Order: sequence, then C-alpha cells, then structure tokens
Amino acid sequence: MRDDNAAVTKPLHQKMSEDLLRRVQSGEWRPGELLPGENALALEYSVSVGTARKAIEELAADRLLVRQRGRGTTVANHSYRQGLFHYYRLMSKDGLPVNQETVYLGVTSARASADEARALGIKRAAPVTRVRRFRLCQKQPIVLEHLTLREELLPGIGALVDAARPEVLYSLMEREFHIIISKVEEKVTAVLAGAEDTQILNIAAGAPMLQIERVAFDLKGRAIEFRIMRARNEAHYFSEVP
Amino acid sequence: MRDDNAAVTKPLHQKMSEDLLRRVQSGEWRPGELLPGENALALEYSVSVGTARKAIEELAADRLLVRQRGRGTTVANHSYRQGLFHYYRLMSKDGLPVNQETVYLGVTSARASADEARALGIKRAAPVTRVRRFRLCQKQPIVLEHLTLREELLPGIGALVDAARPEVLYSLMEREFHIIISKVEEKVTAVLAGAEDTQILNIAAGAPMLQIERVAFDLKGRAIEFRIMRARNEAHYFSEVP
DNA sequence: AAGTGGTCTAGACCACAGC
DNA sequence: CTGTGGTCTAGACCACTTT
Repeated sequence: MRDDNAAVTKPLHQKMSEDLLRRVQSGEWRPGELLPGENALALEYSVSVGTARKAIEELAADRLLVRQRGRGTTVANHSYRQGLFHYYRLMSKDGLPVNQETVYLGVTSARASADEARALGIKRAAPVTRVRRFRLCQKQPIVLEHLTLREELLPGIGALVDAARPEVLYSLMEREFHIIISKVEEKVTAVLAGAEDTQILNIAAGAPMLQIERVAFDLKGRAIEFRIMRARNEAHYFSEVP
Repeated sequence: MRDDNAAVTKPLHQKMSEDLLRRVQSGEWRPGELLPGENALALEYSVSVGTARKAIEELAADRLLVRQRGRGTTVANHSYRQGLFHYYRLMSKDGLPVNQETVYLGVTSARASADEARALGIKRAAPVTRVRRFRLCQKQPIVLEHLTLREELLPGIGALVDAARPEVLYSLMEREFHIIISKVEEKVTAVLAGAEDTQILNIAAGAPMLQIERVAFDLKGRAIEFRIMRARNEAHYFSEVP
C-alpha cells in the first residue's frame, strides 16, 4: 500500500481512505466501475475488513463512492453526485426544475477576461471556451447562462459541446476528460435586467433578476468552470439545511 | 428499550438511533448535557457496544450529538449546529459575516397574516409575535429583517426578546422553550427596494435587493419561525457544496 | 485513577444481485 | 450458487479529559 503521509499517528482507515481517493482521482477506477470488494481491499492494505469498511464508508459518505449490497462498490457518476444540488438549486415558482430543456446560442474559443481569470484562478488571456445558452421551463425561457471552461484542462470541449449539446455538461466532462466535479461554489446577487436579458428572456428593462455566479471544482480542487446564470423572477433560489 | 416501530426487520442500530432521537426531542437530555456512555447505553438497549456506537454516530453525523473523546457525548447546542449555515449564508462583499451587530426596531403581538399562516402551516389569525430588526456590518445597516414567531409554541417570547435582544434567537429558543431548530428552508428572490428599505437601509428607491424568506423547523418538523430578510446589494448569498 | 470515545481486530450470520 | 455489502457481536488497546 501507498502511504502518502509522514505522520505515522494517522489512523489506518484514514490513510487508506486518502489513498483510495488518490486512486479514484488518478482514474484507476472510472465512474460506474466496480472497485475490488471489501475483503480484497482489506488484504491489499493489510488491515482488517472492519477497517477497510470504515475507509470505504468515508468516501461513500462524501458521495464519491456508491455501495450496493450484493453488487459491490462503484465510483459515483454525476447523476449520483447531482444529489448534492438537492440542497440548493434554482427552481421555478411551481417547484419545477428550471432546466427542462436547453437551447444553445453559441460556442466560441476565447482568451480569459480579467473576471474569468480571477474566478478560475488562471492567468489573464489564458485559452478558454465560452458557451452561451438558455434554459426553458414549461416552454418559457427562464435562465440565461454564460459558461467559461478551461481549455487547458478540457482540450477540444468546444467541439464536443457543439456536437452533443449535452443536457448535463458535468457528465460529458467525466466521460471525455475523466474530470469529476466534486465541489461547487455559488454566489447569488440581485441585478437589473440588461439589454441581453431583455432580448433573450423577454424581460422588461430594469426588472430585478437573480444572478448566480458558479465556480465548479474537480476532485483535485482545480477550478474547472465559471458560470453566470441570470434568471427571470419566476425562478427563485431554494436552499435547505437538514 | 422502547421499540417505536412495527417493522421487526429494521436494524437494531437504527431503532436505537430513532429512540435516542425521540429522547432528545422529549428533552430528557438538554443541549450541552452529557448522555450516558457507550457502555451504559449498550447495556440499556441490550446491544453490543459496536451497535450502540453506530446508533450514536448516526445522530452525531446529523450534528445533533457531539462526541468528545475523554469527555463524553452531549446534545449539540445551537453554536454547534450553526455550522449548518456554513454551506449557505448571507455575507458581505468582503466575505464578512453580515450579522456583526443587531438593532431592534420593535416587538409586537399580532394575528397571523395569510402569508405568515401559509409559511408556518398555521391557521390565519393565529397568535404570533413579530420582530423587526436590522443588521449592521462595519457600522453600516445592511439587512432588514421581519421575523414571525409562533406564539403558541413560544409563549411570551416577545417579552424575552424585548428584554434580551439576543444576537442568536435560536439559542434563546433552546434555553427557554427547549425547542431545537434543526432544519431551515430558504427561498431567495430579487426585488426592488421599497419605502421601508429606502428609509431604514438608506437605499435608492428602485434599487435591486436580495430577499430571503426563511422557514425554520424544530426537531419534530414543526415550523417555528418565518423570517423575511432584505439585503443591500453589498451583501450576497453564498453557497457551497463540498 | 477512572471513565470516555477512537481505533483495530476477527469472526458470524444475513439480504441481496448477478450469473 | 457465489460474492457482495449490511448487521451484530466481543474483545483489546489507546488517547484523552476529568476528578
């Protein structure tokens, strides 16, 4: 087994858990793929089954692994982790999801603006891919989105998005680039509708709108995507702490 | 041991965990108070220590109990559970907390309006206590708050708030009424500043503001408080998914 | 010194999925 | 049927806090 850490005092289950995380990060097991069973892993790490179980359960609690009795343990794919968005999400006033349908307006290659560079923690003028699209809810355009993707980490994603126009971008990142989005930060502010909102979303100029700025990070903590969403006031941002 | 559930198939640790939750709800142990040790509880429920530990750890994972090695297990008080607000909260543009100081404008007894009744799931015209206050950040008023509290569940809270003007209302609820807030739902929308905002927060009329509507629930799932917060745009709503 | 929770082990039996 | 993860047990040793 690998021991990444100098501190010998760290519990075995924690060292094992960190090593498993590293191996998932490295792509040794892909999302949806079965890991070795508890007994095999316990043997490999020379720990008891109980300790191996504890290590695995820590990652399962973080929703990185999915355990199914009778089947085995797999790396979670995005549809599992999307449950993370359960606790705060944009929704329509009827409680409907806001992304029933997506319309793409354009995919372009560009150099990072100052704002984009700051949000993504990259150099100004670094290569990025920009995606412009909007979301429909009950046939009405409701959210306008500007996405900025790091070209360096997702080479050629522009063409893929243009071809596939995927509903869930994060699944495409997993499948094509083995990049697993595991953390998202969102900053919500109130703004007044501008020219673009007026045009695309058919909103009165000067009407109040919600603006959500999202930065998505992968398992290694790298900022992958910066997204600005502006929503009609028929939508609201909902969050819940259990 | 008590068995609340007909299904015999339910695991022991789960039954025990549910019973411990019931006992915390009942006020058998108050926030900050030590529970019996693992061995004592295992004996009481006639299970092994490992099973008792699992039951306790489930509640600790929900942040309802706090375990400290060498000391024991206590019922979490609000300052522990406030960590729940770690994942989404209102903050100033500098990343400062928005509730550095609180100024009370008034505490009144009233009958629930239609909006309040709907939010709290009570009858219209049921007795409530209303609190009006605002928050300062770096000496500037930044958030205006309208609180509505269920008088039936918090009898006399108006006088207590008026006397104590507490920074953290939820701690007062715990101490005086043994009501533990364990879940919060927040709905965020964009609005235009009205007369009251103009006056109290010194905002230009028609400026965009964030409005957060919060409903707070106790351990038994009862809606306890309905709160409307309106924030200057110097503040923003921040959320994070780990 | 006594009691607490944290770690680790070794083993048994069970419910379930897939072949 | 085989192997999986889920439950449950019993015990050892350790790190820590309190008295």
